[in-house]
Amino acid sequence: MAKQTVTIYDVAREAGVSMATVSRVVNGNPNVKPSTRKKVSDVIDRLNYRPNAVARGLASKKTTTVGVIIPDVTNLYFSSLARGIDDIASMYNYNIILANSDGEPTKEIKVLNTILAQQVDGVIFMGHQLSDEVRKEIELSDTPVVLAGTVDEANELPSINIDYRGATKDSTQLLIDHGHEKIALLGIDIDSKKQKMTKEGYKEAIEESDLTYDESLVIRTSPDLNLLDAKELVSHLIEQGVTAASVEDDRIAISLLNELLEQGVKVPEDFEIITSNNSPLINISRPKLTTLNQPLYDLGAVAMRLLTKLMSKEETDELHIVLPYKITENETTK
Amino acid sequence: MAKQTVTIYDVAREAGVSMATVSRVVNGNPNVKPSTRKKVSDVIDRLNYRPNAVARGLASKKTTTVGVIIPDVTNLYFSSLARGIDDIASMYNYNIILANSDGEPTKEIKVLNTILAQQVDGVIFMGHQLSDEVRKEIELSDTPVVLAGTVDEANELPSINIDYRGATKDSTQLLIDHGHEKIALLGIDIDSKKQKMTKEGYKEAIEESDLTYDESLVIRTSPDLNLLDAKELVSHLIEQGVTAASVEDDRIAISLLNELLEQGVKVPEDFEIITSNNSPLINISRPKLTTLNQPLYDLGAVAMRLLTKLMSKEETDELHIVLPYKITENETTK
DNA sequence: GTCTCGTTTTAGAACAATTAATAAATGAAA
DNA sequence: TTTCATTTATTAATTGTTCTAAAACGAGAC
Repeated sequence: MAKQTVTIYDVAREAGVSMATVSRVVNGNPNVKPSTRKKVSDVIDRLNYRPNAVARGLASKKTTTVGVIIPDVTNLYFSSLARGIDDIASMYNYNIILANSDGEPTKEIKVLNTILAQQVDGVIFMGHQLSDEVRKEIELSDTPVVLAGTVDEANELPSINIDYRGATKDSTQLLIDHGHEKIALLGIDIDSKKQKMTKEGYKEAIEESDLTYDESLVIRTSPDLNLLDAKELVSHLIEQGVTAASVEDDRIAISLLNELLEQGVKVPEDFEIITSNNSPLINISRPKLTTLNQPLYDLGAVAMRLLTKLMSKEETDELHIVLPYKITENETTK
Repeated sequence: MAKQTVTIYDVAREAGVSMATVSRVVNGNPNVKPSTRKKVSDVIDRLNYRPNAVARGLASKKTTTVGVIIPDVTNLYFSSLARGIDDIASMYNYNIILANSDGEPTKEIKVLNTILAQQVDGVIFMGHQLSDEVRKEIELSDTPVVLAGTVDEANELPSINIDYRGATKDSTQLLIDHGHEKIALLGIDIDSKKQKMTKEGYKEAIEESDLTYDESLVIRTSPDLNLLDAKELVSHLIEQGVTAASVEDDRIAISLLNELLEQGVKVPEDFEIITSNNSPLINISRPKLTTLNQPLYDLGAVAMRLLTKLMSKEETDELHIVLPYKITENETTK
């Protein structure tokens, strides 16, 4: 840390006023005579005084800092949310402490605790899922926490999401409407609450259309689907007679798409794909992926906005915000 | 901020020792008798005491926090560096304050100042380029700053980079070796120092091969090359008789690739492309982009490691680290 | 000239830790 | 038992702010 050269005390002495007055000027408190305000401001400029946020944090018990827990900054789904979070945060003059968790509960708890030790005013948590341990840890603290793009099974923690069940139902329905009878559902954390909801939506669409729900078509894939896995996956799908897939992650969808094309399967003619994240990736795939259009930036932005309300103890009508989605049909569906 | 329920004073009272002793236990200071250490540790566990990092920061003048300035978390090139930074930071028990700057000098200075106000122990700066204003602002502070993937024209600030000039020379040479005579160089910030270096490398390769350097083949593109721009760009390239391109940004390279294919130009048969960032994007393009293989994660990791040395005032042999690169030939070159 | 009352300003106590300087306890050697 | 060095623990100052209670000020009323 830079040796704090000039303190509020220096400014006070130089301006011939008390620390309290300088503090008031710095914080824009109206109870200062314009003439002294000017006098103090001039000294501040001259000495190039910059308030020490740490001391301020200690004295006021507010750090104007929020913690953001993200599985991986490198994942475009989450980094898109993070961008929304940061923009709103800086609009409200909050700083962001960012920590990668890899989506592992142990690490999530670890970073949550170091973040809380930093006395953040609030936390935004993003994860593939919310494990019970993490849940408990969050509830123990009395720092406000908002979940962004993360489902709380108990639906107690404030959260911003879309209706994953409905969205997957719609996606699946679209494929059904296109005449498919064997539709796969591909996801990473098939056991997470979020994916359970998508599975429900998928199942609902299937059953309401009098197709038979086949558990073996709900397939778990690794997040970094490598070439070998993809090859195997596609062979498996083809063998099973699958002709369409609803995919939970854009990276998986692209791997699938590329491998299908590689094996000579025409998309969308012989196989249709609809993906879910609407990350910037869909714009660079060819053919361009049809996608569930999630408002990624907004999920983050609204989460941060809600957090500002919680931090300032404003009345908040709704703690469980569900943002609208739509489906954008591009080129991997007919 | 959570109301700090239990303080070091509570622990001291409860354990029947002084605050100083508790402090010593918490910080692993050896001058504590094992029996009292145990006694204190037990109380800490029982009361669930968590040291207040803010108070600690004020008293010790060290916040174990570093600021990271990034143009945009959503940009895979920079977020890959950020991941390397965060991993090493957490290894050394540093927290990260992250701020998006959009690569705009005004905003860069703004976030730098709020980060410095937070009394960070160090800063890692990433930018498309380093403007003079930002440079000056950095030099004014006496907080250590390391540039990651960012070129300092004056080469005074500590930095981690690769040899952009040499790398672009090699890329261009590869294309020349494949028999191309009209090779374009596409970049975003043609005027930035980094791009000046790539331009130098490009020019050198061209001239050493007795081809004629043509300034009009050095083309500036917008970072989010949209469809219209791409169409125009490709038409322009074809008209000029260009048959290969060295591209400075993976997103641009993919737009170019997609548009070439769209217009029926075969890649790599009729047009070869080599890109520069080695971001995860190259794995999902088809054909897979040949790329300059930059060690993105390492650029961040090494930058953070260097910063830890500077922060603890260790002797550091080299402040201007140049990491090795190689060229990975994939499918957009023959 | 004094009193009143609202506006400014001040002094100094928190805030929760670290860190000298110092004191007490301990243990080995004389 | 005394002495001295070493280990262990305490006291209290310090960090740079905010914030509360109280004081100073100044204008208007009497």
